[in-house]
Amino acid sequence: MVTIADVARHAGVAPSTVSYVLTGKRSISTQTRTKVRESIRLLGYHPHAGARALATSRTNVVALVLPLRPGVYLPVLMRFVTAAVTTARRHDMDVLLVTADQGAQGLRRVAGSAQVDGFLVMDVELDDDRVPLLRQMGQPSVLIGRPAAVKGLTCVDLDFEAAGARCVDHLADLGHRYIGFLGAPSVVYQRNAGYAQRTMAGFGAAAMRRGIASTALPAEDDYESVLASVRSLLRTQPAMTALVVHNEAALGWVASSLRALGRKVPDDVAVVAICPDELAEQMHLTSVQLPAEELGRQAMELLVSRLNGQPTAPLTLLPPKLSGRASTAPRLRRA
Amino acid sequence: MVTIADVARHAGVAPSTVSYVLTGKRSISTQTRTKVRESIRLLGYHPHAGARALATSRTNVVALVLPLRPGVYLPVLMRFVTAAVTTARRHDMDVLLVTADQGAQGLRRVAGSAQVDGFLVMDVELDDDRVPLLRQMGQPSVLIGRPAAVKGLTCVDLDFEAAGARCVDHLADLGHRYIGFLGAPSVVYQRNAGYAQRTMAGFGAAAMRRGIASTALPAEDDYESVLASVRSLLRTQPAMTALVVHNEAALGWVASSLRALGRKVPDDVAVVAICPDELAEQMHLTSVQLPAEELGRQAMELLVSRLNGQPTAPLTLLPPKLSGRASTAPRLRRA
DNA sequence: ATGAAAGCGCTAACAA
DNA sequence: TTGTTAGCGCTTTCAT
Repeated sequence: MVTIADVARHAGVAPSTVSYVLTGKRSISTQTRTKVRESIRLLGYHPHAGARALATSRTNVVALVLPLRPGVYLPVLMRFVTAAVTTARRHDMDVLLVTADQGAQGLRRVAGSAQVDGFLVMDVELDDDRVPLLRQMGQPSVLIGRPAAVKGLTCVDLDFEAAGARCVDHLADLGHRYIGFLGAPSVVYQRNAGYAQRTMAGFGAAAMRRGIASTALPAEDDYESVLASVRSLLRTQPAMTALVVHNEAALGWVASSLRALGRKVPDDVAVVAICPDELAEQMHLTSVQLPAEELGRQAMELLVSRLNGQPTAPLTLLPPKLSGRASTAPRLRRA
Repeated sequence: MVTIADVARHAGVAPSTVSYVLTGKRSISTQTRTKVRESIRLLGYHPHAGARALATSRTNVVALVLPLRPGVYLPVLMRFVTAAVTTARRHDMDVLLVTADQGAQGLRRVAGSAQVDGFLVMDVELDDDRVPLLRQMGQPSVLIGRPAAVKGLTCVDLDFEAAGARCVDHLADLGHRYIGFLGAPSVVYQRNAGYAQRTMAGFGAAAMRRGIASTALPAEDDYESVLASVRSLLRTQPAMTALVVHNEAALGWVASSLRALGRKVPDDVAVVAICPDELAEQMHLTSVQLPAEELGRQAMELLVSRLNGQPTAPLTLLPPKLSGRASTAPRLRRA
């Protein structure tokens, strides 16, 4: 193995000089620097990560904690991971893969043995047993999601409230005055899933602001339930000309339900979905997407900031982005 | 930070004794062992990974090199990763995530800085610029895929030849005597994709063994091409009653093409696919699957073996597994 | 069965 | 601008 001493000898300088050339932590004459660089190249020298970690208490590795269980929506996860890894590499960091099933204990182990400088934890739930641990741990962490209390943490998430509002604004701008909301299955609201509630809240508030009549209903995952919910919405609000859907599983049944009830999309009823972009694209739905890349990039940038001792906001909410597609059209005044 | 010295002091022993308790590399009296274990627990001691790596030249981390580009089939990838990580953890190893886009240079960096003990490289191509590097590197590696020459390597892959043969045998056992093969797009064969060629070779050889007439044709990804290929197969071999399809993209068009040509599945033409299990399940196709979990587990086990200095076969081929579904039925003798 | 001490390769005071 | 040197925390010979 090539060590820093070998390089130093080869270049005719002290080991510390080589180290300083590498880290740039003190000024070096151009002469020596090039000489050292040349020796490094010639000998194929790479600093020993373990030795460096021991000397600096810095590993330049972050843990990426992923929910690799069945059921996660993989296209989004993958784009997130790609963005996170790419961003990490841009800061000369590497990524240790930790699966969420290793639980809090896994985090403790990785942190305890000083394998990483910090944690990026995906898919944090409202009350997650890892949160207290992360809060008290020495290593900084960034959480994707929004636990009950964000104080003392660094969290990143989509601004679901704004997402709900964005849908309303889009539809209102197109002239719609009666809008329905098809939400997640009712159990989701029963267990206080934060994102679901906030989306609805944002939707409702925006409708009020715009003076628009809104009606909301949960929806289950099967065709019959979706049909029933849509029928119920139309019965409650016969003048309804637009629908916001925040339920990926129901999405596939919405158009057919509307058609079964004699409504065409988008001419009779416009539809806006809140869902991953792939789904919306595939179904030609105007949608507010989950900005996976942006989330991964931002989260990693925040983590790097914290690793450099910079303070960060406890909660960063990403603005929703709406992509217009075939399922929305301006409201036509009927003759 | 709690160090080994703290533990030693607390337990009233020498640091080396604590180390030996941890590694089990020499016999310790039960008394001391329990005493030390207690102190470790009490103080919440975790060995410093960097220090250990420095002293032993072992990191207990392996690099997992993944193709995170768009286009990879994610469900399979995820199951593979999950199995690999789980297996690594069972051997007390952690996993460093390296994206394939970092290329050979990324491997060199990670290996050079002694961040990992070995490499698990997914999606290795027939002539991959990382292969020569992996071959000459000090760290052991296991490749998923099958490069041109496997000498001096450890490779794991599905036995595509056997997979092709398995399809034939299944169909032959059901009484089919005229079988067609719908392969990948012709460009795939043009660029010598090993897996495609081997599947076809296995298919052809098995047909010969069983005294069965076989006809093969490539297929493009769109409906018209698939229809044309299927029509051509039927014209060449009008008595054809079964079809083996090795083309994920074409899969969706096969049944409709057959129907368009007046053939029902499975009564007129039985279909066997070689594809990920999710796809086959969803389309109710009898299929030979890509055993993702098995691949991930085996690959990691092999890597661990090599890390422990055990020799391994240069090439491990996993036996194909056929799942019977609705697309194949016994050949009915027509009146 | 246990202890003492010499490194592993690097960084960062401290000196010059 | 550069060199000298004392650790970082752990393992492992060498002693006992």
